[in-house]
Amino acid sequence: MIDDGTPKINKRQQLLETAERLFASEGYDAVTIRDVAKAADMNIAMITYYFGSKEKLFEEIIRTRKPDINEKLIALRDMDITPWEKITQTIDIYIDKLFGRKDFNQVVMREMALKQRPFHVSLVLEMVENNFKIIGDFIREGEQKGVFRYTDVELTTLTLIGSIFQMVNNSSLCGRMLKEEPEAVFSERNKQRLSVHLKSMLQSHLLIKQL
Amino acid sequence: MIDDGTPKINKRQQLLETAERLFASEGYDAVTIRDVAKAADMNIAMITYYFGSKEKLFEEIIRTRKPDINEKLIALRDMDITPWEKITQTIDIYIDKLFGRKDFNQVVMREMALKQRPFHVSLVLEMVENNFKIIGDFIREGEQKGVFRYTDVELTTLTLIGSIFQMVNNSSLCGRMLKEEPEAVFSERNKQRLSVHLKSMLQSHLLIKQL
DNA sequence: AATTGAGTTAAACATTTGATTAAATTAAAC
DNA sequence: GTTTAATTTAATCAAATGTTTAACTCAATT
Repeated sequence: MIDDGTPKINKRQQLLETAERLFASEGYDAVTIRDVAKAADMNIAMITYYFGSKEKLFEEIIRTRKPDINEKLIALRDMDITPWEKITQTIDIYIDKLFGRKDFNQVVMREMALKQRPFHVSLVLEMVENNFKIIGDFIREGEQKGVFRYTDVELTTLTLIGSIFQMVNNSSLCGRMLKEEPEAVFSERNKQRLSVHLKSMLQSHLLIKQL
Repeated sequence: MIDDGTPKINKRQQLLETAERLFASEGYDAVTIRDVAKAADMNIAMITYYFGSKEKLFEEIIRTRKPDINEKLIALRDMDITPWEKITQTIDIYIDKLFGRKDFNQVVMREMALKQRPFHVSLVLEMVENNFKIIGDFIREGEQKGVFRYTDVELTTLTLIGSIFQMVNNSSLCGRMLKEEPEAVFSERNKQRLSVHLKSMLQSHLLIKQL
């Protein structure tokens, strides 16, 4: 047996990772199972063998890679901290989760934008919608406690998440804007920079100045 | 000759519009030229006849539909108005152009996010990047004139445009957030609502209060 | 009336695609 | 060591896809 450095422990896992990466960079429809197999240095039939079909491979990627933002937000909701602290932590949770699984999120965001979505993508869409509702509740809590200005809650949420989505999803455009290599967009430095920016902006937008 | 209400003046134009709509809702790769031909009630060969290929049809959509945001921004740059007025007008220009050509922009945004882009998509990407630079200059002008706070210029631009992109690109998610039908997302009322929100948020973020 | 040429059609072509098969190889169990 | 099951391979299949072809229509021109 030839040991070429890449232990063959888990060909299934290799396929998942390769497919995720290719789907992210070229789009689900543009990637053939032959592309995936070739990039993973395996036979095409391995995909059918492990997953059944291309579609089920995609489904498996979503099932296993879906970030657990929802649980984090629910935990946050029940914590005894100020509404503003909930917002800042929400920002960090989103940045961390979306940057941490950037390939996956690029794939899902692209598929979410399509009209007729496969069932499993609809599930993610529902989760995202649910998360947005929770964030909206954070803002409303601040309004009711008299520490937040009254704003357009839904659109404030949209702006908050949309900025992060945009940076993850269109990294080549952002890379050019930030004068960095496309891959450097996802550096710790830029995660920090985005976090600081969003907190600063939402602070001016939401927080009522203490006189 | 049968006059069925749809004058056959311009089958070429019909193909362009049908293709744009289908590409927007299902994605370029997922749409076959048979789909386009069928939806436009024509023969497949008409696509080759008028455009040469599926790729060139796509190219033609971009060439003819590309919104002229760039010219508007350059005109704005040379106007004798305050930096804040430039920002508010920029917001309205973007909302108007992106909402006005939503199908087109959904297509282009999706293709822009891919790694290896066809040449004509790269051109759009460059135009977008150039527009972002101009908006950044508006903000810097405000900083230098002492009317804007010092902020993260690039990320402020990203947030501004990212919010609009997000609303156009993920209209089904936004529709559910705003409790409207997906198509109603693009109503005049919501354009207005987004405009008000962005101006309000950027005002708190950028403008130094007059004492 | 005959000719021309753009517009249009149905049929076919060569590839590509997702999926399958049956054999071969490897690993595990006994 | 033999048997058994899991993994991997090469070859093949039917359907789908972008493109081409050759014939046909029909209005405008001569």
